Amino acid sequence: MQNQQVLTKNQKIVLDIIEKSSQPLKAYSILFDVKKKGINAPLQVYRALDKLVEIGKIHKIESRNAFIACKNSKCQITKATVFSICENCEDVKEIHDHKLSEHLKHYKDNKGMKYSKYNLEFFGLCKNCIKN
Amino acid sequence: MQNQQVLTKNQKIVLDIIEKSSQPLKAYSILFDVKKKGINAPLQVYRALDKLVEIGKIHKIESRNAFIACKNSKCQITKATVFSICENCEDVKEIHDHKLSEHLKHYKDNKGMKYSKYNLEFFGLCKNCIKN
DNA sequence: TAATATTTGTTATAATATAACACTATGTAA
DNA sequence: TTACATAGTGTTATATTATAACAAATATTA
Repeated sequence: MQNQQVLTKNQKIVLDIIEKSSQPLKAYSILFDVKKKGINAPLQVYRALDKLVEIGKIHKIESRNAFIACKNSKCQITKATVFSICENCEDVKEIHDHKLSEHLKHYKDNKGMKYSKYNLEFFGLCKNCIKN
Repeated sequence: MQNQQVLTKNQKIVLDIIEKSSQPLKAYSILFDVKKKGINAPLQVYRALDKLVEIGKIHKIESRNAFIACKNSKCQITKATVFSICENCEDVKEIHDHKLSEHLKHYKDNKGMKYSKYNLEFFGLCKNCIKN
């Protein structure tokens, strides 16, 4: 299975930081955090991020230029991601909704295009931020 | 209606460039194009882009950091966008699919979040690129 | 062991985006 | 008409996000 492949040192360091965070992290904030572990340059971080995205261990939140760990241990859902984003507190959660996924997975347009993946981002206010 | 408001000079210049392009344009490529019209600085472009996005005249393709005109003249669909993106030729099209929109518009999670908008990007190969 | 591919470390730089500030235009209300 | 508020402008400087290029090290495979 693709995402069980062995990670290199830098990839492990970067993944570790992201997995410990409940919220998406930005590349340069990751860089700051891993400097004490011997990673000195942006490119070292970006290379690890690229690989981790590729194998589905993390996802990029495109609208935020940030990266979040994929909690779904058994999956390769690099290719089909859905997120909810609170525009007030910036809380981000990955959504796993079977019905929604099925709907999107089977979506066909009338242009003859062949889709291999999608990314959906919902924006709004989370429960907490509605109250306040 | 929000997007019938009068545009300023810079907003018109920027919108004009984007509307003339069938494909998404990047901010600095727009800047290059509008220099002959007296717009000299990135910020002038970004401010116009922000406003045009806000009133729904254009949309941002988040995964590409690029901007495309909204063809749907009567709409305010700033809040609900769906795109198809060919990963080979980078052709981008806005998708208007009633069934899909309805499905997404009414999507509710179980976290009590209140959604006000969404952005969905499909990736794959267009008809042309499949052939080649 | 050689050949190949992948990852690393490094420096430099490209590409994308915003802060801050003084000024100008436009609309609205007294 | 003046005063005020609001939005937009022009400008310089700078912040943030991301990649190019190259040499060295490591792992894989034949």
